[in-house]
Amino acid sequence: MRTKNIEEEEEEVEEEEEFEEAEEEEEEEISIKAETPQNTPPSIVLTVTYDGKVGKALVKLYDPVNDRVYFWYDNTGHRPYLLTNVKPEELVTKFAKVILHPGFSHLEVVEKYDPLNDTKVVLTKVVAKDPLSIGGRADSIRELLPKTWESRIRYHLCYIYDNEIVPGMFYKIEDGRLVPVPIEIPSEVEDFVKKLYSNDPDFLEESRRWIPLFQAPVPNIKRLAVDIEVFTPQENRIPNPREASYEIISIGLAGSDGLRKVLVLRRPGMELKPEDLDDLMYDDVEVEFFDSEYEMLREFFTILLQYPILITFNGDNFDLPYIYHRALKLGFRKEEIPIIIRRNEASIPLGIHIDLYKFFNIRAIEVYAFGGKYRGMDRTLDTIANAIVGMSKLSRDKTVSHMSYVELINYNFRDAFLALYLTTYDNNLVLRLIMLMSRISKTPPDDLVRSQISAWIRNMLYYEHRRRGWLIPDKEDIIKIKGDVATKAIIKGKKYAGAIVLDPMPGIYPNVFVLDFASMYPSVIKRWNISYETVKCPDEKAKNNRPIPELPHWVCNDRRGLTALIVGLLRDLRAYVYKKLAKTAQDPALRSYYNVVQSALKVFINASYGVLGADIFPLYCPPAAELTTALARYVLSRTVLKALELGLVPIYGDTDSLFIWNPDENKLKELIEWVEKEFGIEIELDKVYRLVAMSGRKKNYVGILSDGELDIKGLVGKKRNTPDFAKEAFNEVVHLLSTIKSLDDVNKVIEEVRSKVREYYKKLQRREIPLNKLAIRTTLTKPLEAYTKNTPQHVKAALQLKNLGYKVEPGDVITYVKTTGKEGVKPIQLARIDEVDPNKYIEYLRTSLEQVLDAFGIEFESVMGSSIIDNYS
DNA sequence: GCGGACTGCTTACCT
DNA sequence: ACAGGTAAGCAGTCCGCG
Repeated sequence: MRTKNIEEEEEEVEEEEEFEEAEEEEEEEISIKAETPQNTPPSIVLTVTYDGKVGKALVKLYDPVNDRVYFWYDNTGHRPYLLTNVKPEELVTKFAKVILHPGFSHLEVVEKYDPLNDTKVVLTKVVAKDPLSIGGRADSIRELLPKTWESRIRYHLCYIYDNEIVPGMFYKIEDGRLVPVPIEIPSEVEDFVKKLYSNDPDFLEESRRWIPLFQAPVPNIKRLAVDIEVFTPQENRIPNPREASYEIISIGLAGSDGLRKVLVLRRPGMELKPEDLDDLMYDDVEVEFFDSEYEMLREFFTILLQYPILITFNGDNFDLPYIYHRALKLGFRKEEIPIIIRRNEASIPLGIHIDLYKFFNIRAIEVYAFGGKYRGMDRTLDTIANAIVGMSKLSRDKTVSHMSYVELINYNFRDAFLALYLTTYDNNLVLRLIMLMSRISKTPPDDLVRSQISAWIRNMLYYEHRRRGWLIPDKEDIIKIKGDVATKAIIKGKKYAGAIVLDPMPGIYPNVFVLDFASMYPSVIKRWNISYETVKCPDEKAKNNRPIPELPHWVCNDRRGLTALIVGLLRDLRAYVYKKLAKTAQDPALRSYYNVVQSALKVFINASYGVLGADIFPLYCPPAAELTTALARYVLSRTVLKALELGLVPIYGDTDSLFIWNPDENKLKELIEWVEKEFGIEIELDKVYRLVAMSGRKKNYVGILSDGELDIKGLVGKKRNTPDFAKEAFNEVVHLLSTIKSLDDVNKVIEEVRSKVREYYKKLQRREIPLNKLAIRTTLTKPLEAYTKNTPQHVKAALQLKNLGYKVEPGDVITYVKTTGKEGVKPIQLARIDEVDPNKYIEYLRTSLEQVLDAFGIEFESVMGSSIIDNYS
């Protein structure tokens, strides 16, 4: 009998192995091909892949002017390889298995710069005939050698790095060669950068390579959004796409070229009267009926082949595998189906497939590109479209199987349209964002939408290593050489100390100025030259160069840190060039484009520090991350001291912000200038609050901006899992308190608050508040059986649901109420209003209101007191 | 056997 | 599946107490 712990450990190991496997090259076998001309007009690189049949890297290009896809196959003889420190002669004698490997091609000797050890190294390059001979199989060459470098890089990415191909940029085929198309740089940009970096040739040179990526336009690439509806005999059962047992009853198609079409399967017993068509929601949608599903799919394949980009919502795991397997069942041969199915993704032979479900699930996209607009919601097309473009799916009261033709057509087309619209709204914002991020990260768009930010930044930096002839270090070597961290995190289980949060004084403060260190961590990284190779570098001389005495880490100043250079450059270009151009460019269309550029840059800048401290990141370097946060703490605390010295009154600060109460504006200016001079990083006035109510708790305040807008931070009344009634009470009280204009109002307003609270109290006691307003909504983050340490309330409720046959999975939001019963909770589906425990909800009322009342120095009890007496009198 | 003090787990938030 | 810091609620444990 095995113990739980061993099982858990084994599970973890299995997960890691899966992750590794996913990194391996999956060879694409392409049977439907585009033309391969010797010369083409400027075309955009859609993706780079490895064509297993041809045995070569393949670049897929799209020519937006002539609406054509071109294939360019490698003709430089580039092959997959790895690097090893085993000498060629030793390979022959001691590692003959490598030479005898069926995939072995030849050996080369290469010289590289090893940034970790700051030395030149001579290594053996083992070249293979195909990617799987390098790695990915149990007997790959990688497994035969004691030590290898760069052997885990997927071949198509390796090809991109070596040939300096930037996905999403313009290239043309010229006499069979793939050449970049020069991009014109506006003189205002050129001049500005020249001035900015007049004393910094490294940055100036690097900026020249990057600016074209941002100046090249993103064309409105033709694309087709697809959504299918499948007959389902049972309600609430999603058909299995591998089995594809049921008919595809319709296919919704929406193209950026104006195509609006639904293919519909005629089914027995279903009639369509001509007048029914009057109920079509969209009169310009073309409807085509088919007697055979086979013919319908054939028509679909014909249309699909006319588009370089396919857009779906969850097409990787549902629509495309379903269509594929259904087509096989109906008698199509593999080569006739223009869909390629892999383990976790689906692609198309001529172009690329973008699964928006995957894209919107990328954390960095959710947080930095969309400002958390759909945070904490479920990730359906309906919620995401609603949150981002304010459009919903059509509501339905029956399954698609029970819909009339017209209902089906309306429903199906809307879904396809929504998927397309998510890429076209706001001047193709999402398409532009994807393409720009592909350029920055050197990640093909189809990879980009399926990977997290750590993979993007990895690709970005690997590319820079190769371009410079640097050896890409082995992750274990970085950890071995850089050693341990020197600080302790406050939070148990974290690796090193992070940000500093100042203790706020409770109270009401009029006229509060909020200063903000603009992208604090990236600025610190640039200013102190932080990079995995510069922090704790091997150079003895550098050991005296410790940026802060409290930390033993030193930094090399002789050579420019790669991370410092790239992150610093991206930060500068965003702050000084593209944020400005987004406001000042003459042409509104250009302003909108520059705004996407600055958003794309923001995603990378904001995540650049985080990856340094993330152990899944291949250039993971804890001391570098630790030094970054330590310097940020140092900068903020020194700034507080200086503010006090100047007679300013800092009342709060968190990580990179400083709240100053009613400052003398000259002193404030002096502080800002001091910071820039002292640290060489910028601090700016972020906002001015007419009034701030500090509850006395950290990360917890209400501010009123000059336009009257409320900034509510961290308060319980705002949290997603707070019952609606408590949120309402909170909002009403905040609103009442915000009407206080002068001291004279205070008593009157407090009296209003008192009666408001009393009203809620009575309603709770009389059970007049409906169940849905009492419901607590908590996310289940793990499978039920993984809650081994204790059983939180939402898990108790989820268990009750499970016992009744409901399916409960991680990510589900459990909605429950607190009851007087034994368990103390009931899922809302099972609860009655008379079972709820009013006392528990009075506690909710208390906490959510206390946080705001504290700021006004009002005791919750003093507000409640009379109401309790009322109740019993 | 019960309640208060305490610790640890869990979730949602802030920067 | 980019980081650490904070608030809050609850589960579970320990300890004292005739």
